Amino acid sequence: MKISTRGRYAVRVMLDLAENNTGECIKVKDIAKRQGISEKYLEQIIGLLTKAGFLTSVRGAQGGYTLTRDPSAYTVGQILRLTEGSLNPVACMDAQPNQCERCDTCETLEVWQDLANAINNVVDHVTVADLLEKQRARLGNYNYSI
Amino acid sequence: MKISTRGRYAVRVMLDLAENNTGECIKVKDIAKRQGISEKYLEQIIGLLTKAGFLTSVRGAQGGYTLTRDPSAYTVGQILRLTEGSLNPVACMDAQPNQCERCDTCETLEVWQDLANAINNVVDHVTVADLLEKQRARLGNYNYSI
DNA sequence: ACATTTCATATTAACTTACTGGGAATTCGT
DNA sequence: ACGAATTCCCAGTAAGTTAATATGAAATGT
Repeated sequence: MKISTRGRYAVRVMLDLAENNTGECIKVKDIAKRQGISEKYLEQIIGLLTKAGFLTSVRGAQGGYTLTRDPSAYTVGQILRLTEGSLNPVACMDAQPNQCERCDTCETLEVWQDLANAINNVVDHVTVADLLEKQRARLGNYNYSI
Repeated sequence: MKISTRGRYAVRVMLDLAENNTGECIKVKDIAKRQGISEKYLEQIIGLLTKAGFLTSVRGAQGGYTLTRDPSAYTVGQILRLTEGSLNPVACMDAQPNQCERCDTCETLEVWQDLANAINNVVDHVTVADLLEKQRARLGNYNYSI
């Protein structure tokens, strides 16, 4: 019941790109440096995010990545499901309808469903923009000028 | 983010013992048969439950296991934490205080804390007695006589 | 004594995780 | 046209986990 580094790093990548967005491409090398994550491992994770359309890539020198959409358009749930796979706590819930031969009489399925709902309810209601906002609030970077 | 068979089987064992409680010892062999789980694997899981004091064992012929306490005294959370380890979605939350060097500025920690709370809130509020009750309700085994 | 049952430990095959490495393809600047 | 920078792609790998299986010792009722 742990989220792997792949999923955690993916969320941090998305937040890093949102935070450091200047309209220009951001290189893996820079993200890796800021986040303290190996470049090569990040490449793979960013590859997933790019393939899914979360990121837009530019190849070649001066290339890099940008968020495809606004930070508010990405939930933590979307990022985790992409990188971790389904967030259901038991595998039998992944197929629909449930193929488990015991599912009709399974006494514990309801607990797992409640658990899945609770998990989804958290991760699907936090966006990258929410994380960014909290980050900036803590850093006191808000611009309160009128 | 999956619960392993060890955790799921442990919950089923506890429910099986509650359901088939006659005051006498219940053998691994019988639980294994009812639940469709390998005896040898169950032995290990039951060993954990026994060592933790959840079950009381009687050795030798006609030996077996019984729940140490009333089914209402065991939550699913207790059973899962014993068999799965901590239910925290990220490892850095397992040590207190958090030892992660980034934890003071970690933008994502709050999400994981919310997630942990949501998970705990579900599993700590469902007891073996709750599962048993639902089981009996479905089977129509309630005794409504006055 | 014997059958039954728990208890303890070792082994194993398959899978997953968290990387590392090599190199091809693409693009910018000069 | 060339070289440096960068993404893209795929292969390999060491360590750990999962889900068992195997073997046999210890305890106990009959």
